[in-house]
Amino acid sequence: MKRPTQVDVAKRAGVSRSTVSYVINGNTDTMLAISKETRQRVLDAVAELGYVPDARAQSFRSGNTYTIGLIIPDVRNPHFWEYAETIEQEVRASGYNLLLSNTALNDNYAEDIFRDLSHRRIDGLIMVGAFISQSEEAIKILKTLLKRRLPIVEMTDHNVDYDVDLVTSDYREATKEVMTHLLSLQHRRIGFIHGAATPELIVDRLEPYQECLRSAGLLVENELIAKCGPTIEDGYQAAMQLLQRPQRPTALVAINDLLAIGAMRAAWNLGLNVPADLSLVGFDDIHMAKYLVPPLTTAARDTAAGGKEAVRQLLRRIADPSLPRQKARFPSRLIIRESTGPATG
Amino acid sequence: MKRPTQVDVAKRAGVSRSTVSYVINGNTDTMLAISKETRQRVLDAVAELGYVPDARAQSFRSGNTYTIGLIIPDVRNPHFWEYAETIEQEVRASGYNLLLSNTALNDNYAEDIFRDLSHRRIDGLIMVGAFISQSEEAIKILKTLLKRRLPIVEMTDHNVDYDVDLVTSDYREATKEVMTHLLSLQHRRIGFIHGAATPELIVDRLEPYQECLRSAGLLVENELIAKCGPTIEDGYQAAMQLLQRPQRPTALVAINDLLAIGAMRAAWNLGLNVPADLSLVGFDDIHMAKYLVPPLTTAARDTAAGGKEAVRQLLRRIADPSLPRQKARFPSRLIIRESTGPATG
DNA sequence: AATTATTACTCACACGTGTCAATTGGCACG
DNA sequence: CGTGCCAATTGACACGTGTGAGTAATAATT
Repeated sequence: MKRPTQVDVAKRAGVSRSTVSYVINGNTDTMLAISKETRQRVLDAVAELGYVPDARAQSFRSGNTYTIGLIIPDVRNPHFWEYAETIEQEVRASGYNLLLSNTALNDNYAEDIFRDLSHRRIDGLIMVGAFISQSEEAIKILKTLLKRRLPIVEMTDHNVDYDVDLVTSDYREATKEVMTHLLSLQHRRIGFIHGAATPELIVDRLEPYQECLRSAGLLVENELIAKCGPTIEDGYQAAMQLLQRPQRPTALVAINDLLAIGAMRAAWNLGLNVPADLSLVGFDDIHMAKYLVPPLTTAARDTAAGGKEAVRQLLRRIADPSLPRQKARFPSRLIIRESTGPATG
Repeated sequence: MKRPTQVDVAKRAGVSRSTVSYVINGNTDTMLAISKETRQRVLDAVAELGYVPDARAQSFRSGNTYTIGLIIPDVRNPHFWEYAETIEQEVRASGYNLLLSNTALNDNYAEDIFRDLSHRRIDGLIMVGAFISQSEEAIKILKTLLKRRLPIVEMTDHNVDYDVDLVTSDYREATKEVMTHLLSLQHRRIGFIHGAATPELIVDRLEPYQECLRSAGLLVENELIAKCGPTIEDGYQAAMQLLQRPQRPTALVAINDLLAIGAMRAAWNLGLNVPADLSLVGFDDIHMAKYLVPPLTTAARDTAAGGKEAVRQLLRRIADPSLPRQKARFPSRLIIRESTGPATG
């Protein structure tokens, strides 16, 4: 029971294969005349045999795969699924499919994925997060892809420049808002949980944190900055460490909501009430954030708008590769909920 | 700057295209002799031109796409991402790629996806959750796919039988454990939050819940069963509704952790302490569950083991389509954390 | 010296499709 | 009746690849 091809359909309808092809892609522009009866006979045969065109052959013939690749850095972080969700919908609405890959924050893996996408001749690529800059090899492959004129859109905050279309949504301003918020609540010892230290996170979140402390006349204490991995457990451990210091911080800023959840749990473990004893801030405003106990104060960017813009840019670039470079920037903002409050102690 | 093909490589290396092909797939089994020098010349040319084989042409020629499809019912639920994560890793380790689709719990969308997968000639399909049974059209397409001998593995708990390979992990026993646990804590009014009522959820969670109540000599009160959608907000709303009844339940069972998070937040909103005033149980043991405040009591199934088994079954089926039907069953178990405690009042 | 085996390659086909160019049958017009 | 034209259909090519069969030259065996 092999899959039927146009040949099978043609045989059944008693016409040539070309006729079948013309009936199926009944384009008005080619203006090819097909009689009503023949058309119907072919359509009947298609239905009877359950013929479905072979996308491989089509793309092979046309050059287009109608597939776009999406690379996200960490599946475990809901923030990136939110991107994936929007992007998948948008892309599908335009007749494309999504080939999703996650780099699992692992460089070797990233290279594999890159090579594989190249192998598959996707029509375009959206990369979320600055994972590229981590790997020499990945940068090399990226440059090859660019030379081959593969349309690429990058969604990130970093400032390294690969000459690709860009959707930026930096957290720089939001981080300043976060710090202003905490400082106005009289927090003076503010810890920083710094998971998966990619360059963008440094420029974007760590630096403004340090700057704000300094301009408030405070010291940047390195022992209040905990570097850790990307998982909730990492956030938990980092917070445990910070909160058990002799002079514990009264506020913690985690570079994403996932780590903040870990931190929240650490506080609970140590009998610290959030926000009475400890203020807590995350980033990304994942769906879950407002349902946490207490609801999490967090910096948000509009993933839906960003994802849509990325797809728009990509489709435009596919349609016209000679387009000048596209850039869009989405603001981020602080959402104050109930995990932050006045400093005590 | 077109992508180079084997012809380009051959021209550059001064050999025939076949030689290039043989060098590239240097199979030991075909035992075709190529001299060291020629091999090197070809490899050099490949490197210089940045040649990457065209997966479309390969699959077109070989018949295999080395792509397997994965359908999950709801991207917003981390539980399904955990499946996706394992399955992607396993599949990639065997040289396959994953084409991920989510049905967004929407029937029309499911049909589109199905049709598209059929169009793409994937080598195999893993379906998570019983979304199929919801749509007549989807069932029809599924049957066509089966006729075409597309290897399919279903991961679900439902008992409808489509004659596909099956990885089962029913929550029936775990649900009984949940109920036993709650009853032993003296809970007598136990609410049930019932999001996205697919058949499997009924057989799997609702029915055992009812049975346990009955065999404990308690009434099944329909006003303690809240049907709702799949989002956290839905769980929140459902819990708000249940907890504001005149005689509020002292325990809530939510059919997944996501809804339980919403319920937890509802309790907090109403000033109810978990677990002192209200016990709360979820299902799935998403990574986050143990980091919630308080850590969530939940029923777990081993997604990693299940995912691996699904991939194993699928690869076996691809290798030998005439294999007898495969079935595997993974137990589920209750994980008692701190969101459940003795009933009060 | 003639046959055979081995080594190092090359030729040619098939996979399924879209489309340009060519072909057929029918019909009107001169 | 021949010429031209339109409508309806078909033949043939190209896309890039893997591989079985074939070839030509050299080495080994009889």
